Amino acid sequence: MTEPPSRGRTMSGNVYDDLKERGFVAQVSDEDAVRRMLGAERITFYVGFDSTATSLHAGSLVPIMAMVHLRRAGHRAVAVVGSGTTMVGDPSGKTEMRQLLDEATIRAQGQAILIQLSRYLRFDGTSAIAVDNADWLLPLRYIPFLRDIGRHFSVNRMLAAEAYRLRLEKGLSFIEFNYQLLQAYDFLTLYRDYGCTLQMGGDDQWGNILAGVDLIRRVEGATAQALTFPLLTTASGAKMGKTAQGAVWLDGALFSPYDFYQYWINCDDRDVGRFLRMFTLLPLEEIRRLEGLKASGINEAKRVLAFEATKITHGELEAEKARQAAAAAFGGKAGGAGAGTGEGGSQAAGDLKALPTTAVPRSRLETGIAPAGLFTEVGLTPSRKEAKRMIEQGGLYVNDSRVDSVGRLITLADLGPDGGLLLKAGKKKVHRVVPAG
RNA sequence: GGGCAGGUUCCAGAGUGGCCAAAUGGGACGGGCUGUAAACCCGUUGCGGAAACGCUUCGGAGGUUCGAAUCCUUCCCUGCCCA
Repeated sequence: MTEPPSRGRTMSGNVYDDLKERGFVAQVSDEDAVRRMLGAERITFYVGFDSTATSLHAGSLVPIMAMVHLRRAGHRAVAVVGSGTTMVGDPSGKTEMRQLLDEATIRAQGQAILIQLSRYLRFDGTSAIAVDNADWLLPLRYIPFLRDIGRHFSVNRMLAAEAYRLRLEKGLSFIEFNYQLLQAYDFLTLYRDYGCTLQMGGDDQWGNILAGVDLIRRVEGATAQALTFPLLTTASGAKMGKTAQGAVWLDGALFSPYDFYQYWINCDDRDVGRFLRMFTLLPLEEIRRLEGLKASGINEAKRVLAFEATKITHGELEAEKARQAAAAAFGGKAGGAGAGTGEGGSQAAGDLKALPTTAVPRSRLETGIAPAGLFTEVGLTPSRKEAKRMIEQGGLYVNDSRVDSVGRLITLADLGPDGGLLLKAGKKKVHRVVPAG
């Protein structure tokens, strides 16, 4: 999304209050001070992102949206991609050491993440800056680093920290034990280079961030602040941004806009309000109205959530396509007959053509295709075996009629009035197949 | 470096020569009920096969045996205790 021009304050006055009202604040080092600086000055803040994959996932939208809010309030954002720290690996909140990746991979992933972040923040070098901590961490020399930075860290205190407790049970290698020093050094570096005085991050980063605040105080005699976001879990207890199939990637190539839209639609009722506050930019009054909806009306709130969230990450066009695809697939009464054109799209309109689609040679349909094979081929089922199992359990559908036999071949005769096949696995996974050639 | 305990299917965790594709629990998935929700009930949960049945799994590599996740050798990894 493109970022609106920076202006002074927000509608409600102080961005800090906005953040808090929207549920972004878990812990703050000095609430009054942070509130004051966010309300009065133009500050520089930073958030770090691990280079552990080529894409961020839905969980990262928490820091991203927080950054967007601060940017809109006129503050300067520094997005740090942590290729340097990723080479070390953060033990915080993890049961086991993550696998070490090689430098080239990590740096490439870091670059991909920066590109991704530029969809939410315009890195013009002034209002938003993008950096990679590998640039200053990799050239560090060990002994000087130990003497200048290491001496400020108390092993006693580190060991007492909650973040390490679990790992002291399970095992903690020295490399990971160093992570905190590096992150603290990042904060110090950004303070020196950009006057950065606030670091934000997930609540599991609290200890790391405070270590940075501490370091800045010790070596620069300056005051910096920490703010953490709550670690979101869904109402059912799962980690935010994960599905059974894997992460909800922000990269449309890894996780389609349609699936992204569906992810929000399928969220737990109890999460809708929270998610609207955090993952959309809708005014709070509107959110409160949506939250007030009851029973099936909640689906309207979910549609708004899904549309807005998808718009922010994938753009309005993709969001609209996803909306129409969903309407076509789940509209029910609205129309099995794939309806309209696709463009304009009035509110209720659905468009089957916007669904994820696979083309298969017409000749194969003439011969007939075994359902287990076709469903697996388009990715609705992980294996033929599983597809057969689902057929036995009545879980596969072609054009909304149940596939009743493993042996019933799918042929041209099954093509719907729109000229395609609507495959469903379970009630929610949908894929369209069209003949080609 | 020494001593001990371990590495099992998505996770936890049984199994200790054949009855093991591997107990049990969780998760996940499908069905029912619904609102594309939650809760609840039923079912499924390595791959291929319509089925019969076959194939590949129990840290890696070898070996013993008619037959191994289970025994032996060796290597890698982890935790605990000692240095």
